[in-house]
Amino acid sequence: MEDFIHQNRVYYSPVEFAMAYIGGTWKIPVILALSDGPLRYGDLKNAIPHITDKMLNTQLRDLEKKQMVTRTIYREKPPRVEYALTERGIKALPAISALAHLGDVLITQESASIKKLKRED
Amino acid sequence: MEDFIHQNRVYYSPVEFAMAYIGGTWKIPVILALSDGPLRYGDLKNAIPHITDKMLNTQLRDLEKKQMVTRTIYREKPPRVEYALTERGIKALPAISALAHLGDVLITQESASIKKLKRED
DNA sequence: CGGTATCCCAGATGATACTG
DNA sequence: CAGTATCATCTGGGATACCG
Repeated sequence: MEDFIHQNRVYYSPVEFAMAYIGGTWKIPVILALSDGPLRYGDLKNAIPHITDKMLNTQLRDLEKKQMVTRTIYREKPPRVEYALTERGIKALPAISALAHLGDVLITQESASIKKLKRED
Repeated sequence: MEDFIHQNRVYYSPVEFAMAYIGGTWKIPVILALSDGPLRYGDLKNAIPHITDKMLNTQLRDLEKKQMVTRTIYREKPPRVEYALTERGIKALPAISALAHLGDVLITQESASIKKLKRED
């Protein structure tokens, strides 16, 4: 495996490169929330528990730059802003599913030491 | 999706839980290096470019605690320490492959703005 | 050979408040 | 409704040195 540089950052492997696109606490929840179709900012925020405006904005801008998500403004009254997955974003879904499956397996194996929480919405 | 707690940490999704097992810069390179069979510390270090002793140690201890990797001491002359994937570690390989595939796709798409590096070993 | 122990920083994330 | 701005904090990982 060769090292490579993209936008001033060094990567050591394809996995590391993939993680730049879907890594971090919030990118995957955002992508999953959009996997059933476009959503408005407010709906997105409601769909993702715990996320703050700052993190939602940061991640949406970042996902736009990475061409995983599009932002479309509809000039209505009141105006509407919709976010949707790009084809590239859709291509990330299988990897995310594989991670979710692994997570489920691990959760099952560790179930004895996991405590479930009621969410306070 | 319900929140849950494991070893004093809150998780919001199975994906996040999976990332606790294979996330970070070095866990995946370590797991991949062991995917063809057990290796000694020194071989592992040679197999993973750029990794420092500190990070290799930290990650190996962590992977042991998470039961992804076993550490076996052979009392020979000189003594030998071997690391190997557990069954749980092997179960992580498909998710890692999916990420590697996604990374390859993204690298191809971005190839115009990627500069390959010769590695200075 | 196969590790440990400190110290430290940058960047990711959180809290809180404000805006057109 | 759809964001921005500011400040505080937390943590992964690097540098460096030492140990049985």
